[in-house]
Amino acid sequence: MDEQKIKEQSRVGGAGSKVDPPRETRRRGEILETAILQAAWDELSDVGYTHLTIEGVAVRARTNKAVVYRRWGNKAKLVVATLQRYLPKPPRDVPDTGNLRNDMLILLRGIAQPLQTVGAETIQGLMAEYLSKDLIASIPQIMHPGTESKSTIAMKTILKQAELRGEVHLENLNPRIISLPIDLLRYEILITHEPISDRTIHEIVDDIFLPIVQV
Amino acid sequence: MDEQKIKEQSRVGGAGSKVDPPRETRRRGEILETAILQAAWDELSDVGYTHLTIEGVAVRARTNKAVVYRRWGNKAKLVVATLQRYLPKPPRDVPDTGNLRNDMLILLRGIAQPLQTVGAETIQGLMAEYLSKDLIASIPQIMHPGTESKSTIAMKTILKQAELRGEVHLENLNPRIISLPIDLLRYEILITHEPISDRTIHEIVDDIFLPIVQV
DNA sequence: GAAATAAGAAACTAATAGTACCTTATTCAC
DNA sequence: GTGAATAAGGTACTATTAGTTTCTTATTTC
Repeated sequence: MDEQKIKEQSRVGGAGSKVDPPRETRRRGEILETAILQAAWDELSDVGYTHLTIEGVAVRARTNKAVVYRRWGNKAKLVVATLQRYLPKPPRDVPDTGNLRNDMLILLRGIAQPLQTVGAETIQGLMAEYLSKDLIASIPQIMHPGTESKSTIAMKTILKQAELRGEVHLENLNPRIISLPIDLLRYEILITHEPISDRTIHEIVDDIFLPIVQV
Repeated sequence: MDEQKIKEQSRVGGAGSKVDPPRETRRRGEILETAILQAAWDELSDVGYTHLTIEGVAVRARTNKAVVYRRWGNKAKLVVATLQRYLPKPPRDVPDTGNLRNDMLILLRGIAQPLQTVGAETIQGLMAEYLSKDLIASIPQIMHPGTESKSTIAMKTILKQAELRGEVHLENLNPRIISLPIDLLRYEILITHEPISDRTIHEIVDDIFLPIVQV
């Protein structure tokens, strides 16, 4: 695979398996940037965060390291930008089925999906490289607690709806309980390295969350 | 600091700030191994997991890379061995104060302490490098769920004691609830990068765990 | 005391990060 | 349209670190 990359690099035309079709014009600005991020996204799914290199991304985007470094100073920043652009967003609208349990299940499935798409390896890689949480916090889908994420707002909305129906009493719910289900999802992703099963989501809702909030 | 290290390396005698006093005899076996692990432990607390290098450890132990590599094939394995030897163990005996809440607080403080000593950076570094959980699972203090850890056993013991006193009913407690407090501690360490406050431990016990188990 | 073992020492390859420099295509201002 | 500014292409370079290899020599073992 290394040999192939080098071949691609030195060759002017000719379509490889992982690269764009031959080009004549010189890309720049937004177009080039998109090509690089696309290449990074592909590379991420091909080789994973650990084995992703700037050089590899550059070659795949049919450009060179210097161009990438001009935009993103290191791997972590490049990957964050890539995730910001390509990671699927959780569903925009908050579930409202008239039943807290259903709403919770739907919400958590929606939150779990992007987390799984990124995968534990990438999250851990980013966390290990970027202890200054700011950067990783800029990816809404895998955001840290502390700030008010869309997910947290959705949780609160669902709970308020449930309160109106008399399903729960909110006055004694502190922030830790609100974020508990999402925290457990994140923990599950980080630790198990396996897809979050629907069974896990059910357990979080039925065995942990509902018993707490339903007084 | 780099210059200093190189000086230490080339110098035959003379005590640096971070190295053993001058030696005459050639160490080997257990003694040398201990010296290397000690050096790795010191290096870990000095420069952190990310910036720890095999070379750095070797120099600090007044030996050389090859000797280290003969024993541990890479950084992760060396650090795991170091933690196995030097990381403080949680208290051996299970609290039994006659009160579930007290027991829980004591137990969780004991579990949190070694986790904090390792620190998020090291745990994340190990997790990022060692996706084959087996290795990290071999450090009891930061062990993953799935296997029956000493902490889990302690939790169960405490709960059984509480059941005998009539404080809780155990029949409807699944494993996820048992491991919940410890999972939350681990999550907290990984995410916040800050020492676990006693307030956090109180919240885990009072706002989350007790409401679930006390029917 | 000889043979086996493992440490000490240093040199070496390979991968990657990140930088520097120069050439050339493209854009933009006039 | 022309010329200056900008940014991409391309390449070579330094520095760091991982991990290996090889040889010498101290120490243990039998």
